[in-house]
Amino acid sequence: MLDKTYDPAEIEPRLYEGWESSGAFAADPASSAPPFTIMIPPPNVTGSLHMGHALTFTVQDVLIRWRRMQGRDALWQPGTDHAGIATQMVVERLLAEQGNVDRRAMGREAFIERVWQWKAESGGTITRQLRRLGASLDWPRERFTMDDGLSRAVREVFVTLYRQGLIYRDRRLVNWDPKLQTAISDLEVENQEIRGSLWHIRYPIEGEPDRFITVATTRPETMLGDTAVAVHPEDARYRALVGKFAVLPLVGRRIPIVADEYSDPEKGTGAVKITPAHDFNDFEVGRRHDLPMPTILDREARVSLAEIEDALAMVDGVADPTFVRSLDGKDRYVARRAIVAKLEELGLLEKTDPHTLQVPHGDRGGVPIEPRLTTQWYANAEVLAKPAIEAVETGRTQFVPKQWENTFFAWMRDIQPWCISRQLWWGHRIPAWYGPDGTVFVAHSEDGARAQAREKYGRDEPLTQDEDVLDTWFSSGLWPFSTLGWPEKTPELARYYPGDVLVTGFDIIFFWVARMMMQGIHFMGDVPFHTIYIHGLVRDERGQKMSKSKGNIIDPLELIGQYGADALRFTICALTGPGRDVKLGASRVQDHRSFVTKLWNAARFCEMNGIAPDASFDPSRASLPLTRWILDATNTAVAEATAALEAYRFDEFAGACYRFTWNTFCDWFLEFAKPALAEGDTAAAAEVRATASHVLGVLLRLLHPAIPFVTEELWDHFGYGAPCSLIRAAWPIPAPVTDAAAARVELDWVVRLIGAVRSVRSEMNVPPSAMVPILLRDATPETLARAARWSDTIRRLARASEVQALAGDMPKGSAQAVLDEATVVLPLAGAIDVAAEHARLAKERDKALNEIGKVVKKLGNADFVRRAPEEVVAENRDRLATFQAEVARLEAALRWIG
RNA sequence: GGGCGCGUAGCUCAGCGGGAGAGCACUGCCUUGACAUGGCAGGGGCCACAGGUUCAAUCCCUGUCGCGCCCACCA
Repeated sequence: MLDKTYDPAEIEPRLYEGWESSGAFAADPASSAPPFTIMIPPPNVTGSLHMGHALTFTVQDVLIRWRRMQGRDALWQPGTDHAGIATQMVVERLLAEQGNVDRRAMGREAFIERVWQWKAESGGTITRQLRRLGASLDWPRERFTMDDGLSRAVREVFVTLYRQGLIYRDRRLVNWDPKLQTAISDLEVENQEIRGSLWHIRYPIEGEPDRFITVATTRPETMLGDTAVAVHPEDARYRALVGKFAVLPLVGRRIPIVADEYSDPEKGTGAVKITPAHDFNDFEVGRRHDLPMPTILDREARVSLAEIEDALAMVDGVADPTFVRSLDGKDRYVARRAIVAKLEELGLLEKTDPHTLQVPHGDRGGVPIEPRLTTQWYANAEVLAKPAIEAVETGRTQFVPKQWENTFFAWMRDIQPWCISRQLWWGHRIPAWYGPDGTVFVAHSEDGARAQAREKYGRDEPLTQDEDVLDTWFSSGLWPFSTLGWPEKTPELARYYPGDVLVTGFDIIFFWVARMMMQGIHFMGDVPFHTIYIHGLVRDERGQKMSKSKGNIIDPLELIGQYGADALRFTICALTGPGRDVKLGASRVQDHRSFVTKLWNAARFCEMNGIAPDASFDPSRASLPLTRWILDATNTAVAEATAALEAYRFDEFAGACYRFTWNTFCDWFLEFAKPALAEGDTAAAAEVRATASHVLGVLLRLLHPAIPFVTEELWDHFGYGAPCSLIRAAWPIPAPVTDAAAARVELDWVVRLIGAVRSVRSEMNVPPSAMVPILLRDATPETLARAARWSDTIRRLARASEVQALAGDMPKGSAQAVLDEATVVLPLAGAIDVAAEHARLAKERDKALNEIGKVVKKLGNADFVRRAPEEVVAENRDRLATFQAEVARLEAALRWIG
């Protein structure tokens, strides 16, 4: 016997173990079934499961379980990402906490060794947690972006792109994170609004005492690196100054006043200081005017004078070399305060206005980034992006929902060179070696590089490998094929690439999706997946983004512990509509847990009534209206649920299953079935029993992708198949039902009759204990026959003493309800409140009259009758007739009651 | 500055050209042998606002307001 309550804590881990150990998650490259592939977005190896993971992995698991049940050879490829910066930070923090020396003191090799050790000890957290969620990943295929095979793929890609001229070195400004001391990509920069100041600084004009050009800046400290002042060529205020020189205060550098369209007369003073090595725009201006580009901040954003030494006191007057030298080694903000104070002292600070500005911050380190002039490795993203754009334009890869295409296009069409080198230790070391003269040798291995060097130099020369590692996204961009063994030609690669669906959040469309598209097409000659399903973000119950600082983080594992994984998964499905964020709190999960409970109890009821799987049952041979009706409704539910999954409508999938299970199967079918089930051994009882069993089996299969645990437990318990076999059971398909339409009409009438009677009773405050006769007035013989057929059921569910035609006069004190052609009369033996009954009937009548008014108006409109489609007009005529008949009967009822 | 999304019942949302829906919450009744994590019944909505298209608009178009997000180098 099933326990009275469902206990997920006991059942879930046991079933997961059963599935996993029996190989139920395994793809089969030798299979003849068509493959269905989802590549997991590899979570950071440092990660632990958060609600965002729970959402994305539930969606993926629903899809993979569904397709697996449909007979596809399903591969859900597992793995984790080495996550360069994040992991390095985690281990560095750990070293600090344990009082160890920092990584620089440790040395590169020892540090990396330590990270691997950390991974071995703690890197499995997320994969354990995925199991708790029920994720049916093909675990033996688990990969790591830094394992040998994937590292080989990375080198292969790097070398190939380099040889194709699509990877190159360049010296230009990058976003430099002074905390992490590495370059980061544009995407890793987050602008934060800061309330700062706009300082107006006077730059004296050379040789013209007491004449100044005033520049406005939000970053006065960078003036140390100024090498020009730019004004707009059309700006009349400054035209006379173009070609002259200003003297950079404090430093004493002689800097030209140049005309450049970049300068905006509307902004600031119209004259802008140009610091080519510390501002992206200024860099361009510097290039156009061939300006010096001295760097004045070091790797940690401290003032560094090395590159402006020669300019110090180039011109006398406002120079103060002593002061400037005192800034050497000072933090950028310390230097800022000192410089502002000094300028004020010198009378060169014209004014200071409050000013809000966007300050770029590194998304990992969290400190303001600095543009920094360095040599880095770049990938020519523009070339790689073109075929990826085309693939989406032509629909070879489609976004769901479609609107995300716009986001993708906007970024891809204006893509910038991708800086792929990082000044970190943890990651794929760039396979480039330098000779003594600085020549670069790019090769798969040091031996390869050495061979190249030998060829060039004619002898062995010492080579040093590039110190940098690759951007993490460089390797995760290869994920759809590197995990399948590329560059080897494996059976897996041939079979599972391209994959089917990528499921992810919009926040990594640029980071990851775009890169997989670019690299997948370039190296595999085909898109990595045909569909990109983009889901929303998980927010808290009030719609706030979850964050540590707000303290509104919800832990999915806690929810699983409390309500079970099924409850969480079903909640996620029900709330995941297209293009919507998911607002989720414990109470939502609690609500949906009751669905799991309901299913459990329905199954318990079935068990108590001897319902057991019957393989010989053939739905097409069902003979009773009741069984035909529920089988027909089951078909509808199957069709709805399947269509919803095909359309990635997880909310509709959950809704269709929910409504069918609760409102149709439990509320009506099982209630209708009770007498037959109690009956024992008649043929009818046997058919009802077999049908109930069949429908329950369909339900379990239908619900399995969303709530795999409870469904598998019930499946196994009833013996629909071998233990842990539901996961591989066939997805239901609609099966023909004889005379379904007639059964629908019949049962629909019964349902409506019971509903009408219940409604009247409730409104008339008839106690449930009172058994009231149901009398049908003006009913056709057909209706009366139907009433007789369902008499037992109606009496039980409407708490009636009898159901029959009204013979003779209507008893005094009757309540009435209109049902199709008949009027349902409930003789309440004077127990009814006449005024209340009158009011109730009048309300019903007014509702109908209101509808009549609307329809009459519509039909009275000649244009409507002429121009609307015929069936719409006909439908409205039908409705009019129906409402009119209803009003007539309600009027009669009202007359009778007085 | 550009772009996207959203404003429908108290809350969370579905519907998106012809009858305003669900879940939760709320109210009343019910411990009826699956389930009180339940059953039955009920109340509750100028579908943000203003124009337009249409025989017909919650739904399509335009604009306004409000909320959220993304992108952008602005001094």
